[in-house]
Amino acid sequence: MSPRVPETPEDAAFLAAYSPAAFPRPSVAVDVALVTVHGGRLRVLLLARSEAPQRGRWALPGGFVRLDEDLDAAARRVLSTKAGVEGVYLEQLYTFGSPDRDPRTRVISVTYYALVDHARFARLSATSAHLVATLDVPWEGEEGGPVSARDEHGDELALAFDHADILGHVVKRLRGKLDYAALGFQLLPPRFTLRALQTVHEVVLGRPLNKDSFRRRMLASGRIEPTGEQEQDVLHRPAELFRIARKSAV
Amino acid sequence: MSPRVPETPEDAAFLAAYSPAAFPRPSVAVDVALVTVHGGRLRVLLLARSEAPQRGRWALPGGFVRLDEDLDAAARRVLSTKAGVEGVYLEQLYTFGSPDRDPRTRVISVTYYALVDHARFARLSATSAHLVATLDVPWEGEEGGPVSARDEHGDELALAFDHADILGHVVKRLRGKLDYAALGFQLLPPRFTLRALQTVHEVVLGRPLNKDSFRRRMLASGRIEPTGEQEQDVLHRPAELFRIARKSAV
DNA sequence: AAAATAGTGTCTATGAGACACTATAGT
DNA sequence: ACTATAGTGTCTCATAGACACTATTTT
Repeated sequence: MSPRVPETPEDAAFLAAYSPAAFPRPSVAVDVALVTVHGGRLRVLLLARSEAPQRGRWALPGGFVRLDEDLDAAARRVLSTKAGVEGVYLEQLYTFGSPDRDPRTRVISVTYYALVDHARFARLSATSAHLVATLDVPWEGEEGGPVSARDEHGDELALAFDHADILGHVVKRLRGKLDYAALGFQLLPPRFTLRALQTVHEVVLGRPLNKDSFRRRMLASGRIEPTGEQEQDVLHRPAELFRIARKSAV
Repeated sequence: MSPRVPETPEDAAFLAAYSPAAFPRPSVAVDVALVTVHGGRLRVLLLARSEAPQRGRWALPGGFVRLDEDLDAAARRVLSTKAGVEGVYLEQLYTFGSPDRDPRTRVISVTYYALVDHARFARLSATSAHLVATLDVPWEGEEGGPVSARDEHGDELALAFDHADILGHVVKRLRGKLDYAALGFQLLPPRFTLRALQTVHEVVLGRPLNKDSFRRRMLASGRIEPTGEQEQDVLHRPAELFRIARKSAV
């Protein structure tokens, strides 16, 4: 990004006299959808709200942005403190600011999505305040719209605020970017088979893909490279393990 | 979007006791890039800052979001009051929130881009505080990065704050969405020739396109339809005029 | 040997690019 | 008639999908 523009003497004088309390201000929060793929379904981490408003409803991990904190940093702080994950793929999604989206006061939410291998969720599942919900997408392609979240019994969960809309945007963005960005691998462990990668793509896109064409596209993309190793403990011929290419080929 | 979630009695009690001044809050602004294509170049409306900080530098039209105002509404208000345009294509782009991006105080900017036919700029050009700058994109494809703005003599303009970054994001988004969204027409008058549409695409993408393939793709897309009319006052065979399709074909 | 999935070779359908040609306006 | 651009028909090439086949592991 651009360096901070140097202040002029006039700016310095202006700033000395400036009072930041002159205008009413909204609250600004970040909300993060921590997404993975497991068991042929899209999954997202939800937290039960322990305080009013909307106590008991399920919400994305979120928090208010601190005054001296970058937006991305706020999202990573939320991921670290509320979901216990660090160093994951993270991208800004959209900013939601309808005046009545939060009953407390005006809260503008800068939303993010983060992608992880399902194994990262394992340590969380013990807590009752956490839930790894299944996403149910009621539309095809990149049509968009709210999505619903279900628990392990298939019962629909009551989501807080506009979080069903936010999750709809997450799925739409994932479907749109999957084919021309390095997203799919982020949902898998460091070493993965082509079949596993194809399953991830199929779950995200919500439709089956052609095996031959998928293999060709992935190998030709230069985004992954073979490791020479093979998967272990499978009931059939083991597939070769791939990893993210160190340097993306041109 | 989702309807507002009904308040529970507990929520009502919580809200009666809630003090919105408990946490320090950043300022939230919208900045809008009003973009068109003219003379084979991308153009954007800039305003000279009349007040400190950074007085005299060129900035995107912007303003602070009011407490009861939706983000999109704030962007439309800025377009109306500072650029004199209404009813144009408008889309949220990205939210910039680096803590030091504005020297006054913490200002988080939700940025938008708007697309217009160049004729909409005609009435503005008289004012010295307005300037329709030419964008100079120093990268290819969707690589991204800041872009520079130049005046009619080709001299580079000093942009305020991080607006060179914002404009870079605008160009990147336009290039990414042009092929599978109804964007190109928004930069043209209501009736346009296929050649004019191709020129718009070429200017946005920064590279020449194949004429035959472009015609086929556009006609097959179902996004435009022929009017039966022809262009007037040209020195050669007149081309047919097209318009945006009333109902997008499946 | 049987079962199951990995991985390869080849044919076909589709769409983009290239190119040649015809059509129609103004001068 | 000449010039310039609009618009069409056809060939080629690249890529996705379909399908058949071979390969390699466990039981």
